[in-house]
Amino acid sequence: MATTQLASRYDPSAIETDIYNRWRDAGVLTADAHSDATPYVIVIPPPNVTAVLHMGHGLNNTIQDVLIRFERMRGREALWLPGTDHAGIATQNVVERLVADELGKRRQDLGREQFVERIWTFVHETGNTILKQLEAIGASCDWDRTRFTLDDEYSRAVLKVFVDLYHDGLIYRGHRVIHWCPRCLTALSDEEAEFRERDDHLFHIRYPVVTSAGERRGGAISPGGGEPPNRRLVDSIVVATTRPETMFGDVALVFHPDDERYRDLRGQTIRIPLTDVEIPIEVSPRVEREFGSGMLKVTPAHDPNDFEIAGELEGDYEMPVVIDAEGRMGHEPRVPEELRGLDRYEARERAVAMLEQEELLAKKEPYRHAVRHCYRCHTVVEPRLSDQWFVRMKPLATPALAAYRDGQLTFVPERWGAVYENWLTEIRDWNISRQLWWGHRIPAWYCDAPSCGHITVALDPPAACERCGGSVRQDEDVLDTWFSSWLWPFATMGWPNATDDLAKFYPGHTLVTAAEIIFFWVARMVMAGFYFMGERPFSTVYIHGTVRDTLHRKMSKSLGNGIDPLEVVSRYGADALRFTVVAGAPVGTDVILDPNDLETTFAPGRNFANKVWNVGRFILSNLDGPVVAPDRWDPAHFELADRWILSRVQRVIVDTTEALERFRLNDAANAIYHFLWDDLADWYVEQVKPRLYGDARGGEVARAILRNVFETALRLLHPIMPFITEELWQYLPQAREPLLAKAAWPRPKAPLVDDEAEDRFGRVQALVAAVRSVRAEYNVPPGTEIAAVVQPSSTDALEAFNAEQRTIERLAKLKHLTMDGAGEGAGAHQVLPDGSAVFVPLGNAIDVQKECARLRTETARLDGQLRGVRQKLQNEQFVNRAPADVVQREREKEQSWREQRETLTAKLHALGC
RNA sequence: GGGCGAAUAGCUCAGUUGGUUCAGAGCGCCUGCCUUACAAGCAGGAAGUCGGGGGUUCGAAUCCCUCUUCGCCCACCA
Repeated sequence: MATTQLASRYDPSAIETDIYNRWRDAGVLTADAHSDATPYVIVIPPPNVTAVLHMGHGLNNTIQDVLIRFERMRGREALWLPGTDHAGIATQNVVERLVADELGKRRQDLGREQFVERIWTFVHETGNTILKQLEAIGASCDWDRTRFTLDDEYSRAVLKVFVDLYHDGLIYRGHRVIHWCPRCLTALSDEEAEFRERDDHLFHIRYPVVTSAGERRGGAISPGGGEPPNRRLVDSIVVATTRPETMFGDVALVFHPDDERYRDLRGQTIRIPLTDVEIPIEVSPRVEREFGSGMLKVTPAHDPNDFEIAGELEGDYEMPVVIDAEGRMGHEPRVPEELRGLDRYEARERAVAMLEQEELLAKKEPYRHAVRHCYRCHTVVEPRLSDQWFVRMKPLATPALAAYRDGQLTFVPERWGAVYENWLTEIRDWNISRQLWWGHRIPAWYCDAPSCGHITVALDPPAACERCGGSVRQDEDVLDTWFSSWLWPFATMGWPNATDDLAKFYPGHTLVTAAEIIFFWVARMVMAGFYFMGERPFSTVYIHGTVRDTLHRKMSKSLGNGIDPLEVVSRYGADALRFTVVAGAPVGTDVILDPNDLETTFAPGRNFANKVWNVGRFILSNLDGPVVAPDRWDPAHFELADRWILSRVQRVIVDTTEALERFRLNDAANAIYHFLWDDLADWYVEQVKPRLYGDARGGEVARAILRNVFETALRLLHPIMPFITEELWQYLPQAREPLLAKAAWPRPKAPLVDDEAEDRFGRVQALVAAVRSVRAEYNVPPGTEIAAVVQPSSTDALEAFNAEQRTIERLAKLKHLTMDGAGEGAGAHQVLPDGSAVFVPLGNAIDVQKECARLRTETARLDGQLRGVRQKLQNEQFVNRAPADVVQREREKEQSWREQRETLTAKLHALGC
């Protein structure tokens, strides 16, 4: 193929789709369960089936793809297993809105069957959107193995897990206060009910005191404590609450058993304000004496804590539910008529107004506190007494904890391990039933016979009650979405069948995700992995940061601060996107991107791609002549620059490999970036040009090295920028592997590491930079060739300058570089880091004052450095205690700076400063 | 209430085991260049008392304490 035809600007959109299809058609993406290669497995965190690609996915999946491509090139049987999650509440909400918009109907109007049918249509139409979008960023997933948590086979696994856990005694049906979303009309787990700060009020309400005979009780109620709330009124007790509307569900007031203020009140009766309901005063150690008046109202049906307290009180208490499923006041006789049917917040206002009127409101103060909200719709959760299914978590947590503690499971960065450990240690039972229609329906059947009441739990619907033979009806509820996600690492591979995939690809290796779902998903996968597979599902959990805007706010649809990855791909290319997020995502930190300035954010990545493109174009178009294979290279023909670049290559191979192994993707990106741009493009390619255009043998060597170095660079860059590297690979003559995606990862060749060459070429670079600096300072036009005289500080320096004299002259645009002594006449002076001195004769153009000033500045800087290093060397403590090599290095510095200082002094004299 | 993280150039951030080759990169800014791979480029340059204070050490951006400011997670004071 003719590289000369390649455009000078890299156009990603012209090639990306083709390249991707080529990978797919060549089977690059498909893992082989029967290969001999060691497996490497990542299971994707399955995006919600309704999701559209956002930057968080962009980051998450780019990281996974970099790791997968890296290990694939290293020869492992790499499987990246993709798929989607049915996302119960989220998806149901989306389609509910859709139905409302389309038909103006609620899901209840359609009925369960029809509504679920509608969701399936939606899923079939748009469910693979996000997976298709992942292709655009180059994700090399094994699409043949795409899974969905509601696939038949997968669903079967979910139900089996429920049945097994039930029969193992780890799933039970419980009656307790759970988190309820009055908007989604379902129960939520603790994790799904997230705390958010809210500005509310704390209401101090007077509960009228009633004697046991129904008479008012007189006299002081508290001998001491100096607490004002209850002192003034002897006929009422003040209670602080944020939720006055729940008082109709109160069953008692309680105070702390040691609270002297109320000691005499125990056993007395008070009346719920605005009602005739009388309730007792009791004690509970759970009461915080310092809070409010120290008297707590107990509302067992609408507060989990109160539920516990009521359970601990002597005697049986009813637990009246006064707020219905939709968050409205109930119609119980306990609820005042004027409040019945009102929304809980309206009811709160009305109740408070009524209390005021009755002079039963002692105080109302602003109050900021954390309240649980539905994680899907952000409605304030209503604690609610109901029957739900729970998983007993403690036994499952034990091996998951052990795995972390004995190092079988590690976190990157490590600190997240503590979060994981803490959660597992404090773990509580998991409410897994959801009052939704979209999801895995719970495989439990209730006997219709009231006298029997048996529950049959089975994988397949029973014909009749297994105890009494009577008719049964299935539980209406479905399972929490996460109850299917936690099986992802093995249910995707065909569990419970003993499949080849399970044999080959379980357990997996790396899990890449954000910290937010450590509890929801990561910890639970580990538990399920141990319980059902007997092994951890992965060995490393790599936790990456969150994508935020420049104000450090999380990118979100509602804030409108998101970035559309597809727009970035079309404007800057997938590789630019990938490079930007990888280079900007050091381990453990958030990724800050500017949604208002895509240019600033992504241009550097695009520019780098363009650089790769152009250096590639140049190199490829110069490979026409004969090329010597590496195994026939004769080092005798190498120039200094050749040895230098080959040594640099070995280092960048080591650096990149180590960085990727340690999940330091940003280090890998930077290492290869600087190698390609600085070492290869700016120096080696420039150095090599005369040989390419000139002498035959030199050209042959140069071409061989150029080809080899560039080929290695493409391999190293491929995991991060797969498209452009694959495209350029296609033009590489005689590539051993037809596709870079399946090519081998480079191994460093130790004999090519050449410290001397690196040292010497470094001196050459410094000399060129010094002359360039002089040119710039004196505005010498590029066309004007000047001469320079260098005074090498050592034989090493002399040999280096001699070896690359032609390079120095070319790159510094020198007519001639003289190698000996000091120059004559007026000119500019520079001293190199190694002590070598350069003189550039500039005749009249020179400004002696300026030169003197510059040399004095230099001298002063060196004096400062010398002072520091000498102080150190004179310090016995330092010389004695610091490691020998550190001291040695300081001595070398001192010598080098002293030499530079001497050279400068001589210059100053020569100029007559 | 408990825990964690961050603060380095105008901006976004590197800086792993303390050692003036670690005070850096990219962007932005200033100067000069359309030098036949690349103006999405080349060359040169200015710019930071490493959040404040204290300590450990021969030596601190790096370790310890403390304060300030942001951010996150967990949490049954209603």
